[in-house]
Amino acid sequence: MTMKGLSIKQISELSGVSTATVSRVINHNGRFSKETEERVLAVIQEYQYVPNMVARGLRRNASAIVGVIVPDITNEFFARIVLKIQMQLFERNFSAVICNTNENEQLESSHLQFLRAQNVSGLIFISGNPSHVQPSESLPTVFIDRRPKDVKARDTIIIESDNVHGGYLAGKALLAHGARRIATIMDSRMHTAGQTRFMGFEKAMKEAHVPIDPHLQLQVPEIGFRAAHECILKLLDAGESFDGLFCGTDWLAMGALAALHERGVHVPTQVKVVGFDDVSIATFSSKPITTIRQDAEKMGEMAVDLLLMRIAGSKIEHPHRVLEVELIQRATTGIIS
Amino acid sequence: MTMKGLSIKQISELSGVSTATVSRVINHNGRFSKETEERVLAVIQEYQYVPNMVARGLRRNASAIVGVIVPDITNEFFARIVLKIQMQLFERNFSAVICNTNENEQLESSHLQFLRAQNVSGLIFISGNPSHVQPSESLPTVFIDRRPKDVKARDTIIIESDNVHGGYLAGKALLAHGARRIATIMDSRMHTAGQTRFMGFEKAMKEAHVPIDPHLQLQVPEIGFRAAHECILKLLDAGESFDGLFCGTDWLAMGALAALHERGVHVPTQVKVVGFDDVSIATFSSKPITTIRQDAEKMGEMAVDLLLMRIAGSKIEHPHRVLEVELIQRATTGIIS
DNA sequence: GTGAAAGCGCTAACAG
DNA sequence: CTGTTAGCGCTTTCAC
Repeated sequence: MTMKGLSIKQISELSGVSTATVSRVINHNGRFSKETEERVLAVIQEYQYVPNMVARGLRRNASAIVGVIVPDITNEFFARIVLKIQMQLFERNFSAVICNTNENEQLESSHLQFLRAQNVSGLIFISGNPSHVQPSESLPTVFIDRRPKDVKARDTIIIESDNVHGGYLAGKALLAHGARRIATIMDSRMHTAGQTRFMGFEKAMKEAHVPIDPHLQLQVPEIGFRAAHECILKLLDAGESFDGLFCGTDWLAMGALAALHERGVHVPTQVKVVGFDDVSIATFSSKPITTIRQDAEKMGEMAVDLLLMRIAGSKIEHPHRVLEVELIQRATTGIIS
Repeated sequence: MTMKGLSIKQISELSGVSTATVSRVINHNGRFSKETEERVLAVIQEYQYVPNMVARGLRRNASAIVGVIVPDITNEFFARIVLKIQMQLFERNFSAVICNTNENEQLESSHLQFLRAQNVSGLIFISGNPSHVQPSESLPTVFIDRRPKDVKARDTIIIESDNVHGGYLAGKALLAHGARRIATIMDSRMHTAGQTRFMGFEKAMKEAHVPIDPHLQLQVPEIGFRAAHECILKLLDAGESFDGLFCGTDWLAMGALAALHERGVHVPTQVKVVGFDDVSIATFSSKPITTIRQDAEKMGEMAVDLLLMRIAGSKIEHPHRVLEVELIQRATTGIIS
């Protein structure tokens, strides 16, 4: 049933040249006269011929496919990165095979094996575990917001937001709005990202000589809203008091806001809240969330650029890129006091 | 640099048989003795051999890749469908190439051409325009929430939610909570989905002999929140009054809620609101949204099942599947009066 | 400038 | 049961 497209052979016959010449014309490679080129191109145009990428992939031993490993595409922040990656690759005549891992290592290695079998020419890892990826993998790879187990290779491509600075900005903002007893809540799955954000936060506190109460530094193992909601409820019910809260994620902030609301704690008068990511919920929440914006699109774009450079074998100047983050002030911190 | 994996040839030499036999063992195809099988399998195991899918694809003229066309993966509802599709395909040793179209027809056809070149063995279209897809495309295809231009072929696979019933349930719910002057707001990009939802709504109104005021039936051209927000603000400021609102999307509902809030209209006392999709925002909004739940996961699962059946050439009993929807009562409608 | 021919890794006749 | 062989559609020497 599946209508077979024409092959290079038919095109060659139709235009009265050899397949080799057609190939040369298609790939702008080698010599051919202006005339033949035009003739061949005309036939290609007329018959809407599209070269079979599978065959080309086999011959060149390199498909135009890139594997993208992402924990959960349902997460808007990841989806934004993936979307950009996909668009960017498409522009360069590549395609992306997106693989969700659900944070499951086993699933991840199945995916990896699968991608290898598909002969992908590169890999992009988004977030997740500090990655057991074999450095011997030897496939061009870029890591977004994630590090390979040992970054011994000095030319490993890593793209990440300036999480330290993000944490710092969040801390400063909270302080500027008068908060002095500040809680933090991090998703433990954020690994290094979470840790570095906290480091920045710490730095802000130190600079201002504001103590950090260990009881107020929370970790949640689960995704976003529900975990934070529960956790903050518990904290409140335990009688802990605080006037500031830095959340590692906007969804964590949403959960926290709900919990605070339920216990009658007003935001921002009683507690100031800062999130992270600047996902759409941060804008559209009934109480818009002050947050640290990460540039997901830039991350995706840069990932593709660098990966394609590596695939092409070009030298990459700064393989470790750190992207700027930005404080977005909204309702959960209120007006500067 | 890229470490080449072994080929079937090496495996055949290593296990002292011909490549043909190795191939047979791998594919459980044809005859071979128990012993040879074990020997070959052992070698494969030892060397972690993974067959090159590109070569297989070329030979069999069928890759294990399915193309997925989706308007915007950043939309949670679509992301959920895509996620399920991807997982489901992976289990069956297929992979998905996801293509975002941004509702752009030209981009869509580029994608299509690209996918053809990749020799995908099937296509899944999610939502979007009533589709100019060539029926002559002749590639196994399933449509989710979308129809090809002419559904003349009686065996076209279409999967959709029972949008009529969804609209009906929404209308009934609004009525049950005492609403009598009910506005609707649909995303014009939802095309048939939006229209059918409205039809169901109409039916509910007719049954209850409640008139529908044309002034209150709104269409917005843009995505979700912002458009609805603006639109409802305008409606309110024009002095139109209503006590119920059916939104074609949860994000539309969010925008509407924000607008109502800004104008001091209380939900649900003054206006009852019902959304559609049951996306996470509906649960986690500070005012949880009553909505019509669509089963995104089921849609994805079913899409893969049917597509793979079609690819395999099996007969498909009911190619037009309509999935049940469910009313989820939450805060925006309040208690039944 | 162009063609003939080999071969990428795999599968599917066809022999034996 | 197993090996030999041809060929999927394309690119790429190597001749001419």
